[in-house]
Amino acid sequence: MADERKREQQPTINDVARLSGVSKKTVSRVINRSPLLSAETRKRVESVIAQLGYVPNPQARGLAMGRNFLIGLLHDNPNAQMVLNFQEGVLEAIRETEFALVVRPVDRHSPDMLDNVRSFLEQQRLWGVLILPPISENPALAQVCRDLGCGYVLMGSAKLDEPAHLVESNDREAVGKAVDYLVSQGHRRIGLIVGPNGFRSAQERREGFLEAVARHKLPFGPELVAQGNYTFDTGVAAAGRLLEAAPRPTAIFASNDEMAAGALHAARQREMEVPRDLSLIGFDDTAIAAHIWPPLTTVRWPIVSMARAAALKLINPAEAGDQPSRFLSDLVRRASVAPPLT
Amino acid sequence: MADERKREQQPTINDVARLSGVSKKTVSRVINRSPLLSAETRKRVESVIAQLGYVPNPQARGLAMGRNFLIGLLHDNPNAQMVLNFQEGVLEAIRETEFALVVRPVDRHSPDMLDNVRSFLEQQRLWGVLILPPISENPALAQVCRDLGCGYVLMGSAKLDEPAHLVESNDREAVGKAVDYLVSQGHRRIGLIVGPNGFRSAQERREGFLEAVARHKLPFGPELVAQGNYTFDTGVAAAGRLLEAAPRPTAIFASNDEMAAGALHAARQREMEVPRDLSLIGFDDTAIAAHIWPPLTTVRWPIVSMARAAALKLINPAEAGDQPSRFLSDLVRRASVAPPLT
DNA sequence: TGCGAATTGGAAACCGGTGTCATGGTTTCA
DNA sequence: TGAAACCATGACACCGGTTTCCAATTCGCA
Repeated sequence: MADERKREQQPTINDVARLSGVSKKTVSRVINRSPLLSAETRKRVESVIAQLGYVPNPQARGLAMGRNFLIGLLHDNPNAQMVLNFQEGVLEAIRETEFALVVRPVDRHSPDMLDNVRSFLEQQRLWGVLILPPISENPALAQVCRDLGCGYVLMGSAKLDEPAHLVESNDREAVGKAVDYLVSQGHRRIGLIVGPNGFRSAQERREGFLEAVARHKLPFGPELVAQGNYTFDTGVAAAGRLLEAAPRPTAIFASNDEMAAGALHAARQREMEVPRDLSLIGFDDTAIAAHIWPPLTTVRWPIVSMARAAALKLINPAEAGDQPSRFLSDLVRRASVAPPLT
Repeated sequence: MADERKREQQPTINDVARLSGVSKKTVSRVINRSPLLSAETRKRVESVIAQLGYVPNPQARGLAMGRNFLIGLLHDNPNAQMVLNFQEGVLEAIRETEFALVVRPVDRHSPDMLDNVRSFLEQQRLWGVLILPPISENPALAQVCRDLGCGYVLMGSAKLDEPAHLVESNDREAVGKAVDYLVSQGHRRIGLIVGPNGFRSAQERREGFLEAVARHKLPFGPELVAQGNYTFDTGVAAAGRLLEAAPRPTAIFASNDEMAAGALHAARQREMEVPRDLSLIGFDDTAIAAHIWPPLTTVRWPIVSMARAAALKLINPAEAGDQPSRFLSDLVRRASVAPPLT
């Protein structure tokens, strides 16, 4: 009646060393791809490793090397789909490595947010962290990482930090494309739902919109702008205000999909049909965009690729160099845009 | 010109021991709340710990104890919101502990899924894993955990495993409530969109539906059942089939929200209005339910509480006992149900 | 052929904790 | 009063790797 619950003993570096007739150190050299090692020894050790199914213990490695193989993901993101997509990209990048991903949501409105993050980093001694917007826009967070000697990469839309710590998307240009598309369909009066103040992404998207408006010499004024804070409800309210203007805008660009869905809702409350009476474009291409009716034309962030790039940058800063990684967003055309009635 | 990048040296157990004039072992006893320790010594050591801001190194602890303080989350869930809500619950449970959460998506259709999971567990030597549906319904996964001596808790809707490893929701009863509600509104011909074969949750929900149909003596037949696989598109197709029947059902219960959203889409394609021409109820109360038009009446899984319970069960199996944790779901009434036209 | 340099492998210390067992002091009970 | 039981505590090995330092071997070149 053996104790079956007991963890099956896994082979250690000592077993490998003994079976291949070399010292621990030599095995360690094989694992860490040390160049000063005869090809023959390496092959012999590798075959023993394969035969035993040996896997180095990350704990022991981490302890000895003074850091572990954990990458943290810090987020406070209202957009679940985006966070999950991001996770997917990171995991793709670290699949064949010894790294693992630790997620840590953060409450950006909490007064002790920084202390929380600090104690988390102190305790877990992570290799580094990936920080998603909007908290990536908080410079104090990056400072905490620097203080603690913890690696970090920020996701964002502008110059938040040194390029070595940045992966950015070109929201501004992408919004431009969206407006271009509306104009090509014949729209001239285009409303804008901006995101919350203090969000870099909101600012970038607004500027992209304004640049495009200027480029096309479209009519513009305060009655064509309303503010939301990236939630569905504020989207409803903001669109409501835009639709009271006379003449009404024939199209609305919302700074994210949730607010665009809210705008759709608001249009329905006024018995307007989308896209017949109003064209809509969102931003982010989250799941909701494809699943509402009509399916939403929106801007797709290449988030999975960005996540992959960010993870690689964190794991191997030297190789990634000091260049920020820039990614282009694309317009996804669905059914929420049509030419205006007139 | 000191090397400023260097990680600030954190105090170790040795520092604490030296400053409080006791041995490492005694400090260790304080950390682990060992009962055989004089109150006075404990107080002295604790004050030194506080003064130094000492935090035990989880790596070293993990190495010495043979397991680490990482909880894994295994999921292959099409429902991003649910996964994230689950994460939230887990994190709430482990906030004040030394544990951290590692997420690991899994591709349930991949042939080497089991090998992937196995090598992940072998490498990371997790304390334990939480497994979300639908993969929690794969008994081979639990077997891998047992083989490796890794703790695990399954989220599910039925007797998938011993109670000590289970946190369950009462889908069956919840579906009953949904049908009761439709009947109370006057519906008699109710269509069912079931989930994919082999999913315990799909089976539970179907059985709950059938029980309710029998209880209310509703008409029923194969023309009132269609199958989907929990995605939007299959929801569209399944609803399409149901709506071809004559007489048409006046209400449809879909086994998840995505398929319910698909059913809404299908109704629109047929120029039917919801809820005037067709009432709809979904399941899960994901974000999409509240954001489509009309907002969807659905069954809300208390997922955050369940996640919290699962995490506690994993961390402290002794305290949690052998009882499975059962949670009740609620019907969330929104605008997708109305009395039938007659 | 001889000598220093370069290559390769090993012994032992170390990372920061926990487990085992021994120690000395106090209390309990016969 | 002595033995036994029972604390609280400490010494030391150990977890499974990496690193430092040194020894042994091979190699190049005079």
